[in-house]
Amino acid sequence: MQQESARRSNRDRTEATRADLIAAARRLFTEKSYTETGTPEIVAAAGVTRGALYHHFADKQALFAAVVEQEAAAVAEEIERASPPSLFARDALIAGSDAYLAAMRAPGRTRLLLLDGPAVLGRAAMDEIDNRHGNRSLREGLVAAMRSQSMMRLPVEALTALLAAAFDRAALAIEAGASPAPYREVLIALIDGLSQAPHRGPGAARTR
Amino acid sequence: MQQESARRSNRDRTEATRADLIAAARRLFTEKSYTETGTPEIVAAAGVTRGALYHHFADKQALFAAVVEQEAAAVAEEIERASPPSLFARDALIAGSDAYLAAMRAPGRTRLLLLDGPAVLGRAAMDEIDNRHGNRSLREGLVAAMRSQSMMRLPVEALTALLAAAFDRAALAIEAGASPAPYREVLIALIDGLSQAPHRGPGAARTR
DNA sequence: CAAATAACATACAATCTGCATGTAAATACG
DNA sequence: CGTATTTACATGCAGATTGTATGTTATTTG
Repeated sequence: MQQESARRSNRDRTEATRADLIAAARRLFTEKSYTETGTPEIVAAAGVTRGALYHHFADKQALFAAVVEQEAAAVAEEIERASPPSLFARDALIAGSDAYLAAMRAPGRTRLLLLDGPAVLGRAAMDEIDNRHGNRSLREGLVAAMRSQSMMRLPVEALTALLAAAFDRAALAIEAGASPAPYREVLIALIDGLSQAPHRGPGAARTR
Repeated sequence: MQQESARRSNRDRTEATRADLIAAARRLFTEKSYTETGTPEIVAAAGVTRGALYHHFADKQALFAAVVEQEAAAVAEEIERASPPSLFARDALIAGSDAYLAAMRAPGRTRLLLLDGPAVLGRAAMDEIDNRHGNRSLREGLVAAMRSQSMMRLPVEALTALLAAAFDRAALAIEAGASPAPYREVLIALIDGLSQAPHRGPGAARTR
């Protein structure tokens, strides 16, 4: 028996402690809310002291940011994993929507990414995170659709943001217990509505 | 001069104190954030003590709810005031969107109604407030459009929620400094995309 | 192997929230 | 009209939380 658990390199120690902290915080932040979760509770769950926390993170908010970052990455990865090789642009978008809604059903994720995240870190910071992980595939899908001329040409940033907002709200509604079907139907209608077509006047006759 | 400020009825006292508290809280909650604003600061600005606050409101969150409620009502009223008598359903929707985006430019409103509100009170409570004030006109506009057959028939609740989410995100982006034009353009495209028309396949040829 | 540094643990100060208790003003009531 | 009761506050207190400062132990560097 050389040593029970000793002789760990500093890099290993840091990595392990940070991971423990983030994991414990993630659990508590998703079970309760950001403000309802105190740092004493977090460090107790992680098996360290508050000293460790404040050594590795500037403050509670920085720990929260790390959790959000990791969770956004997880969502993005789940979506990419579920994303089929390459369909028509429109079908790829819908597949992506479904994957996103499915990924957001992981317990507490909506609160973390859609409620507490924006409130605690600000919309700007969340946009930055989203653009780095999640929204990229959405924007690329939209650009592809426009290039294939199956979707009308629109400002990409704005379109991405607004569609993402609709997805987010759908995820929240579903999490709250709403049936997914109508939301899915509306999302598809919104996407299909953007398919290349000239505008018509308000009193458009029914075409069916 | 009968009395300097005395002999006020209890109803008047309550009304005045509550109003002072809500006004001070509104100012601070919009300047800073909900958590960054402490009750000592609020009561100091309102010229009362914390005893008064906790006499009139169950807790800090209840005061916040009152502020949000009042602010949502103000937004709804601004929209109705700007809403022209009766246009074609599609134009009424766009006028409503513009009015909403204009109303949300009041400083701090986005943080109050779109960031802190959902996080502090929960999405469910915010939906309840929105449905009581703001979203009503949107939903009615959508129903009207569907009835006039100028918009495809879709689940009303879901459509209202998702469009409202897009409006909200646009308001946030504009507040953050983005140019309104592209967001307005996309919102109009989303609305127009729902005009009555049969679905087309993915590879739809351009019809122009 | 000593010096410097990193990774924690512990103790402390400043706040903040909610409640309990106390007091003055208004209202109800006989 | 005078007293009992309720309302509208003010003050003080207890518990908890956050961030920091200080102390200690384990690594790494030279």
